[in-house]
Amino acid sequence: MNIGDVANCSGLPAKTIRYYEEIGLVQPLRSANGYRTFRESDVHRLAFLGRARALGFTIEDCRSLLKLYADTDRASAEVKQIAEEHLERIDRKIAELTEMRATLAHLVDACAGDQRPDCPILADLATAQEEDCH
Amino acid sequence: MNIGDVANCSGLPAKTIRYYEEIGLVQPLRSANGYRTFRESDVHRLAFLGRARALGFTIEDCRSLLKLYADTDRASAEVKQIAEEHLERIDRKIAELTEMRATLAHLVDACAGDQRPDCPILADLATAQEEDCH
DNA sequence: ATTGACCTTCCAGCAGGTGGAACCCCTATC
DNA sequence: GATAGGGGTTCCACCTGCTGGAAGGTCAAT
Repeated sequence: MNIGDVANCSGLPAKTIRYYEEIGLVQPLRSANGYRTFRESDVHRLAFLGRARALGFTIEDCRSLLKLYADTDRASAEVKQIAEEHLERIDRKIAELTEMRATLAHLVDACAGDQRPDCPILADLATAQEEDCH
Repeated sequence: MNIGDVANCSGLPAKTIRYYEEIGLVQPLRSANGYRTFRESDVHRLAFLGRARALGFTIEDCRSLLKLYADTDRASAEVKQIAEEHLERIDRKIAELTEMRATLAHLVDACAGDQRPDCPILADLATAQEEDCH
């Protein structure tokens, strides 16, 4: 299988697949003309990567997960730990965004959004935390 | 005011302040020895930036917001539009993360997390979307 | 004179790709 | 045989928003 076919069926852009090879996540063979040749196992790895990335795992997480996946003697605890840490990262991110959202929604709500210059959004950005410097 | 003082009272690292100067968000003066000298207005701009960044606005948003802030003839509608677009970005991001979270939490829940190799997390990553390539 | 805390510039790197240039390969068609 | 098209290849630069570090200048106090 050439890279274009793999891109088609894995959903990953060819560029990304090349990048994954570059950083050692997948090692396709090469045919005589220099083209990458992907085995079923390579395609499988790429599908795995696509799915893991879609769940937001970092590339390093993916690397660990692939290693564990290949190791049939792994303890599921190791996998679970990676997933749990990622879950916590996601929760922290959601909390952060939710807080931003609340503040921002409040400001947007207070802003008339007309031709007049008065704007609570700018006012807030300009005046918040003035206590730091006298 | 030197950069260290500004860093202290704005909460922004000195590195970040230099970076903001480099990309033209703030233009401190220079004293004879080459040190950056920040006026009250510069400090104010930096505080504005810190606050806007904390709300998740991009640097380009910040640039626009600062321009609008400086223009006393602005229409609040322009500000509101930037904020609303950002709010939508945040909402999309939250939705994305929430979906990830749900899937991941489900998988983590199903995983025993013990010494045995059986792992629903890996199983899911390995088998999802197999229909793309026969 | 020297120490230590400032400040300066410049260069490299992070994550995770993406875009583009310049070029090779393969098949089909005229 | 020339050419057009649709693959593929490499390499290099760029994106966001900083951050770290090296190498060096400055300033106040000892």
